[in-house]
Amino acid sequence: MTNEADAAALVEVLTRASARIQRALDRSAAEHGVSPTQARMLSALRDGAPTMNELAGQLGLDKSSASGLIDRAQVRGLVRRVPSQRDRRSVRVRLTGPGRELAAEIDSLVASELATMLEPLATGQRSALASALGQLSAPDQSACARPGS
Amino acid sequence: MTNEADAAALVEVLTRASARIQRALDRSAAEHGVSPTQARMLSALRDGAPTMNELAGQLGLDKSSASGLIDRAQVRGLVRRVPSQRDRRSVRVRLTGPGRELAAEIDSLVASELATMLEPLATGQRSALASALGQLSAPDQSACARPGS
DNA sequence: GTAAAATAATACGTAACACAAACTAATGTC
DNA sequence: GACATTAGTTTGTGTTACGTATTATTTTAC
Repeated sequence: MTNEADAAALVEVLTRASARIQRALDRSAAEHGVSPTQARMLSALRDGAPTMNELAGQLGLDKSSASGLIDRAQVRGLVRRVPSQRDRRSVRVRLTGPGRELAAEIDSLVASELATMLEPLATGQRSALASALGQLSAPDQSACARPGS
Repeated sequence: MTNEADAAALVEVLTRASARIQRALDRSAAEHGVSPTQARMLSALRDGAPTMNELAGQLGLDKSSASGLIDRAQVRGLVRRVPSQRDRRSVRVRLTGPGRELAAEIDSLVASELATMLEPLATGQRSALASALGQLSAPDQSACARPGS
């Protein structure tokens, strides 16, 4: 009977929690002087050196957007464009030393912010949360086509 | 046990879920031809006719950002600026008929997208999820009231 | 082997959004 | 009435995002 109300409440709490997490991410990025998108990009680059195309796909951006994004990061010395020998049209984006360091710092700050947020939860609730969220179905399984190349 | 690993996994799953929810919100907004911020604003206006200042606070925006936001929405006929008689400096922002309709549609689409996302969860898991997320503490209930500059 | 199509990345133009600072107008206070 | 305060807008800068066009390099077709 309360199904309706429960569903609405769940939507409410989900969007609210999502917004809170998003704010934590934004804050962590801002704390280190980069934009949210920059932070997302840095984090994505931590494991791999994708091409512009792959990076854009990974971040859900247009190629032109990614281009500008990398431009700005490069000016700051956070990333490097490494021309690919296999395909001379192609460029691989890599974190520089400072870039890698910054990425690690931001990720760690995010983790600590979220940890603070999770403090009021009991251990059982945490695992229930993890289990529930982990089960949320993947909408775009094909999207993350392993670059392989 | 494996507290460390569990914590890391939880951070991971939280950020991922948050991103998914955010994408659902963005998609729902885009589907109806408005930006995510516009959608958030429309939804916020569904219950009340706040002043610009209040609205800005509610959305976590600067006054100037809210001003432009409302400008654009007004051009589209989604909201109206109603001058306050009590305080002639003040303006109340109200949804128009079409604006209210659009807000309802977007909210309903969001609900349905999230419902789809939650489908794989058992009833018990849903309530556990709601309970856990609901407990995440609200950091900004009264914390940062007015930037005020 | 060369011409045509496809691909990777960039350049350019446009627009939404966000912020800060300066400005206007109306309230309040003394 | 002078003066600070408040509400909102305006102006300027920067980031991000998109679409389109362009350039350079494959890849394919003939």
